[in-house]
Amino acid sequence: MENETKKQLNIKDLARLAGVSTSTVSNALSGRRHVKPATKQKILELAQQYHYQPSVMARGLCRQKTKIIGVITADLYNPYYTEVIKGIDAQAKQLGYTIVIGSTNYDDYQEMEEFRKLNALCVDGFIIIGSQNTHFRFSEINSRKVPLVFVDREVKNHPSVLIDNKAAMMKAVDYLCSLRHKKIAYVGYQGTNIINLEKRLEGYKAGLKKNGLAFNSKICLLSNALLSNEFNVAYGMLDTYLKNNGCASFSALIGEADIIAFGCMRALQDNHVKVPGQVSVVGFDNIHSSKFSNPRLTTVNQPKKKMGKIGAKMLFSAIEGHRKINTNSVYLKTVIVERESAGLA
Amino acid sequence: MENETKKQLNIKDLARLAGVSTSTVSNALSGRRHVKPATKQKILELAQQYHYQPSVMARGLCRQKTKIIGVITADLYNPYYTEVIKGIDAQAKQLGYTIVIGSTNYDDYQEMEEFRKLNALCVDGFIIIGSQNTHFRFSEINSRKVPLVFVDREVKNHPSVLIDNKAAMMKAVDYLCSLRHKKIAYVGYQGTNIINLEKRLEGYKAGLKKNGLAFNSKICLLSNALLSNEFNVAYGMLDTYLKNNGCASFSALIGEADIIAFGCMRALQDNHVKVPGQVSVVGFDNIHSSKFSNPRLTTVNQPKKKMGKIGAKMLFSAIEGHRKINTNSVYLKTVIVERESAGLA
DNA sequence: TTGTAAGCGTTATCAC
DNA sequence: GTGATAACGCTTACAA
Repeated sequence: MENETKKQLNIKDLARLAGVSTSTVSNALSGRRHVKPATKQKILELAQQYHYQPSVMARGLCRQKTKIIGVITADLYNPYYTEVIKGIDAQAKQLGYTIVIGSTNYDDYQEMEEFRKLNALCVDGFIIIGSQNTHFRFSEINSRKVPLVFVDREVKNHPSVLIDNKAAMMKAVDYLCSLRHKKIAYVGYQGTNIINLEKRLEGYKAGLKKNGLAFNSKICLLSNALLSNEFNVAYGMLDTYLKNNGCASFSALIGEADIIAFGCMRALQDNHVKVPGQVSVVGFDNIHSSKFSNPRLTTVNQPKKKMGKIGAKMLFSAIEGHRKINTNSVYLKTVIVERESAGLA
Repeated sequence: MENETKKQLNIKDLARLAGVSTSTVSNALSGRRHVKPATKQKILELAQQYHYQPSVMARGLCRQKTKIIGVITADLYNPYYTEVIKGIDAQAKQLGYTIVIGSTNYDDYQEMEEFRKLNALCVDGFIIIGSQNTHFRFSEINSRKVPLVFVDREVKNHPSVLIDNKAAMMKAVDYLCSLRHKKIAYVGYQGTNIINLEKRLEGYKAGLKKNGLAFNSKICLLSNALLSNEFNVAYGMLDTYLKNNGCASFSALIGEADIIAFGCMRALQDNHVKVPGQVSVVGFDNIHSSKFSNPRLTTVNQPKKKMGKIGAKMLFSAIEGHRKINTNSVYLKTVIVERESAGLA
């Protein structure tokens, strides 16, 4: 039996087994320096046979590079973020990077702590996802000056990958107008300090104006509750509204996010208004479950996975120095996904 | 300005600043050895002021412990897994551990690779989530002999946290029977080698028998498609069935997982059968979106977050040696969450 | 083409 | 109470 209680072996052991020095092993494995084919072959075989894996710790320590990137996100359970992360992960795998995810529970303080922690891990760079409005400056605590890329968050002097929330929301209004809707309600949040949401609201108003429609604050339902449990918040607001006013004042409704749109659909349906028969609904984000809802949700797609991929690409090219990090942000295209929840007025 | 281009400083720098040796700094920070209060105070202040963070790499190298645990999961985007991970994460944060997640895309080979990679990172232990039926033995490649805990997966000689899938599914049948249903359909997968799913099917059959109902293969719809896109697979199977046979042959239906139940609800609704009016539907898992569906899904809850938490606790106590790792599995309770999709026959 | 040895930033052992 | 110093496992000059 060759494999009884073999302990983790290190480069020295391997060197001894191959009858060469550690530097030869190192070079054979990394290909940095030329090693006689026969020797190299032998080393590779031994490494294979014994499942040799160089210690990330030792290597990281001596090279000051780890092939690890830190990803910071507010919430591991939010499908929007996890889809972005999937994009990052796919790209990272391709280039042999490991990602480590820090989650902040939407909290600025925890965000900073996670940053510190991952920084101490000697990550080669960061991708920071999401649009919390933080008060501390990353550049101040980024003592190792590793590259930073933001996704879905705009930070001065840092590269980000974004969508144009305002324009995207305008498109949603345009779309509804093209379906001949004249009274379009809006359900969302205000005062969150989340710039993306503010931009969406702006887009709603701008879209109305562009299409010659007047803004009516009565049918613009905004909550300033904490950002969580959006489904119930949206449901509650709209349900109350419908009980008091019926649905005569609008023929279409935009949810600031898909979850909000779901809440609205349920409120509508529970108040016996047909979607899309009496009221059309459109959401924003195109999260997974909008394919499953009843009716399937028409929504504004954010290319989440692609955002992650592109963010990762930007980061990796900055890390590997192919080009100096570009502080320009990239904006990705959004598009309306027509499904079942919106129809002709 | 005190903070201009200060580079990352290390323990030596700090020692110099404090006028003491590195070992004193180390001891002051870790508290392992006693340090004169005044000195300690000074060191702590300096550390604070300069945002000193000990290098995880260096520490990991010399202690062979990293306070990092590896979490391996099939799919970062699957809400079932991410909820488990949230539980792990919460527990890890509390104990000062960092988690690093490896994703395998449901692939055995990738699972092994992730294990290797994280092992090279010198993680202190692993939590492996999900029920792929892998063919390699972890114990063989676990060269550093770190503790392993499985969640939602049974592995011989290793501790796991599980639910009793068979019993849980029986409960679902019981529940439907208590609603006086006599003809209960089942939609799921077969031949996946995923033991949990096989147990669920067993539970369905056992539940039928227990309630004096005959198993009818006509209304047990099983797919052997690849496990992905379950919504559409379920939708397709049931839609075809309904078009050919109508829905007279059953008054209730169990989806092997919530997503499957969603697919079934849509197929039912698109074929103009009312849920729960004509057919009651119950799912399994209680993922987030089952609260949002229309109708809201009645389903079997798995305590996912708790499973993660408990798995993490087991792992940490094994790591810290409070008790020898227990190879006994723990089974958590499942419960039916009554919502709207199931009613009296 | 290969080997030797210094160094990466910590902690642990042993002196003092 | 505190300070040298040798590990930890790797990479990389510098020699040979």
